[in-house]
Amino acid sequence: MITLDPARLGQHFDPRAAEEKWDRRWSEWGVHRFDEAAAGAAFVIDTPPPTVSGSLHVGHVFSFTQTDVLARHQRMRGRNVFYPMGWDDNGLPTERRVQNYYHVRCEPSVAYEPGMKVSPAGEGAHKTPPRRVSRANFIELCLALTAEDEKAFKALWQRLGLSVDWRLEYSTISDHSRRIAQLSFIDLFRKGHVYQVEAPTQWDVDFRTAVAQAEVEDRPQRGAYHQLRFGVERGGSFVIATTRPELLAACVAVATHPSDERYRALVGQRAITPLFRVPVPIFSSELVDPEKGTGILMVCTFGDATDVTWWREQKLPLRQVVGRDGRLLPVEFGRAAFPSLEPGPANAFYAPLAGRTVKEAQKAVVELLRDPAGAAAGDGPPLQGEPEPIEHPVKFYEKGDRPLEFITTRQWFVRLLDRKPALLDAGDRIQWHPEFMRARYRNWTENLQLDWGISRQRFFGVPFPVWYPVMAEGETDFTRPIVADQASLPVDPMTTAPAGYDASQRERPGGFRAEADVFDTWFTSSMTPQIASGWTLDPERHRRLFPMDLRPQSHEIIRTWAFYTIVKALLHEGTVPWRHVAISGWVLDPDRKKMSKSKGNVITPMHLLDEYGADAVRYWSLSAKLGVDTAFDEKVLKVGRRLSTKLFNVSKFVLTQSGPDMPITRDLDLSFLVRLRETAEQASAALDAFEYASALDASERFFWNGFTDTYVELVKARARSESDPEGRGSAVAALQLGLKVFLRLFAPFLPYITEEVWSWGFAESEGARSIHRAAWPGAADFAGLRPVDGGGATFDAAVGFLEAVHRAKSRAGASVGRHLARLRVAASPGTLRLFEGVREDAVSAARVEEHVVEGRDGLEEGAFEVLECELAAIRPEA
RNA sequence: GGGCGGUUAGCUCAGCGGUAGAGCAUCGGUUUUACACACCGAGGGCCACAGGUUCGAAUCCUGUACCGCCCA
Repeated sequence: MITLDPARLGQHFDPRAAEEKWDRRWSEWGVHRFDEAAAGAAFVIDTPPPTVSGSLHVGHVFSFTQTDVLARHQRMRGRNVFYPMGWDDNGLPTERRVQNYYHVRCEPSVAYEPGMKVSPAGEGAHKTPPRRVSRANFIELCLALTAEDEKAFKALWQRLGLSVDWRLEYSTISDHSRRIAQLSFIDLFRKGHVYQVEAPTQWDVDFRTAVAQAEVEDRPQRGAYHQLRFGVERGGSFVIATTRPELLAACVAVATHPSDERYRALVGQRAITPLFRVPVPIFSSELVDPEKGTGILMVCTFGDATDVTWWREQKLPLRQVVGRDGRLLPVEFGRAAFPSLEPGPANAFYAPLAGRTVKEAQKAVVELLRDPAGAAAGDGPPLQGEPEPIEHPVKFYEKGDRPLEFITTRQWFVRLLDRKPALLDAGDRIQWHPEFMRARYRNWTENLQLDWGISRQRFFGVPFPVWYPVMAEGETDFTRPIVADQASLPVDPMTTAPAGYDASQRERPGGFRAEADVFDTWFTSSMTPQIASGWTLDPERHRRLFPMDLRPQSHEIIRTWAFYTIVKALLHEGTVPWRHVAISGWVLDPDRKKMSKSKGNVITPMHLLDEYGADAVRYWSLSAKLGVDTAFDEKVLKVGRRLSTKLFNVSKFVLTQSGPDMPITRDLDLSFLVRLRETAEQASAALDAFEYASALDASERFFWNGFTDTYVELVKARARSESDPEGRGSAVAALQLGLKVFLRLFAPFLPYITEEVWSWGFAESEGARSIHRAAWPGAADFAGLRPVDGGGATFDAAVGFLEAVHRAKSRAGASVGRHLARLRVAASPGTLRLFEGVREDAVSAARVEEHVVEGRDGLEEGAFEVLECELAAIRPEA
């Protein structure tokens, strides 16, 4: 039995001080450490590495806390928990942040400047052109800034009490991660899962890089249908509608629907384009929508994905007019790919377009099309009427600002389209929480249209471990890529020569040329399980940790992070990467809008931690179910703080009681413990199913309704009895057992307050210095207790009696503490029978002097009805 | 257009076949030596709508309407 001196305990709980103290001790004691040597069952978590791009918001706190509660619960269950933390620092978000923060641009042709100093750009700095820095200097800046951002994240995680094993920290740009990513590439290369091809690829003209299907999003944009009159070679004309007249020079064909009577006669003939007078074939295709525009359209290389399909199917020529920078390329009509019936005028029309951006070119070409001289059919201007404004979806890179273009470039791909059945099957072998999130994965996988383009023409990323031979004329031989030796990884082909060559042969005929591209960041982040497990580097450890138990993440990256990670595990080892995926919802602003920097409605977490304490912030995060988007509500933080305070206060009360060491023998105590045991079972079952919110709800509900407001009050008098040592001993023992169970039920949710209270006495008495390594409440806590007649219903009867008396006192306007001189109550005969065993405690807690109970059928079990009561006179204090 | 969620008290959300719940807010009461950062009590809901299944539906089925997300 623990008996504390009340004077030793503080008046209030100070979250700030407790957080600092326990963070330090947990770290000293290694409470959250994974035991690499232990043989027992591990619980392995594949933690999401947050993108360290400077901004922290409550959404981070929300989802990471939801993972932490599962980790803490498993640890208390005796599992050896593997809980690493990574930082996703490589990739475009970081590049963009560095560009803005320092106002620089990477320019690979600039020479490296050792020890370069760059200061953060001030307010007006962005009016001047950005400073050009070398690739190596740019990467140094990226590393320096992410290191700073990672510090801020780590501080937040520690403050929140995430039970991460910080020895397992990693970042996706580290040597280790680069090695794993390059190994992944080499393995896929050897197995024939990757290929490179020169093909039309979705291209962001600002970032000047290819992007994958998963990174593309539709945005509604204003555009206009332009109606252009085309000529027909053998005479006549027709009008096509297009939203992209600036691509007229790239027109390679005209298409119409096979069942469209209007244009049937044209199919098989050749059309003549206006301005440039290029003869192009007219064909029919089911893919044409006869309802759209004029029902006949021009096919360009390339206006959209359908153009790419037609280009392939119809074996059309390539006329690329949009360059990698989004400006129209110089083109000469009458030569090679750009035939024209009248090259002279065609080149004159094109001259003002070359070098213009797509947007500028559109304006310019529309003006040209108003000129009758450009007509292909010789009957007035090619532009028919005025452009008709419309709103239509346009594809953007999700992080980009201008529409994507299809540009023909050489890119590396991972073959996916022929693996759909296996990928769908993998998704079915994983348990999704909540279950309906599985549909997101299925939906995405089923609708996949393209293989995974993995090369990016960027700088701060993991390079391809690849070179190409340089042929006699200085041309690159892409057909014979030279792949790095595994032993040499990580390798930067830009600075290292491949095996069998020396550095002097770089860029020389007969020598080699480095692949300049880096991997899509997802190519690396899809390896987080393998990065953490040490895939190929430590096969034994990898076997222990992989596949992992749990992948927590949010729903908008199912198509990227979850999907690609499943792809990799399947292609590398023919397995799933984890058994469970837990999908957290979003935090919405109080108006249920998504938080975003651009809307300015982002809520940051630090001031909330300062004001309410980490336990309260965690409580808010943990009262939301997995997968459910939740509006931010500060009221919930207050509830969390209240729960912490209550725990502190009731613990003070329980642990300052004293009595003889006695077994728990009284019906009230035993029946309370029955209900508590049921609560613990409910919470355990819920946590096993990752339904932490339901566990918290069950524990909290009984803590409040069954413990602090009821059991504690019912047992108070006996716990201080001078005349009933057995009853007193039983009461104090049950109070302490109850508290000990509640503390552990709350420990994963509220790690600080529970640890604080645990340290007052249980740490010593239970032989577990940290509650977070103590055993989760279970059968052992309740072993050896005598079964009580009626079980929990006996406790309910005591509570029912107390409530009835409270109601009566409240109606009489009396305080709860007011004595009743006389009371007559009714309850069902069953309830009365159970009540006998707790009668004395209940009557004394209710402060009733004389009472009569009557049996009456028809009353609800456990309920009492007050028939008569008489308040006692208020006696002056003795 | 396809898929997936949601719609329950003024607000934020549980419940998902057996008499409508919590917290906050509102109103009234109370200092009972753990806690006034507390406690006691009260009011407040056709569970979006319309059909159906069932002895019984907030809960299952069908449809409709809004809101949101994912994908075309």
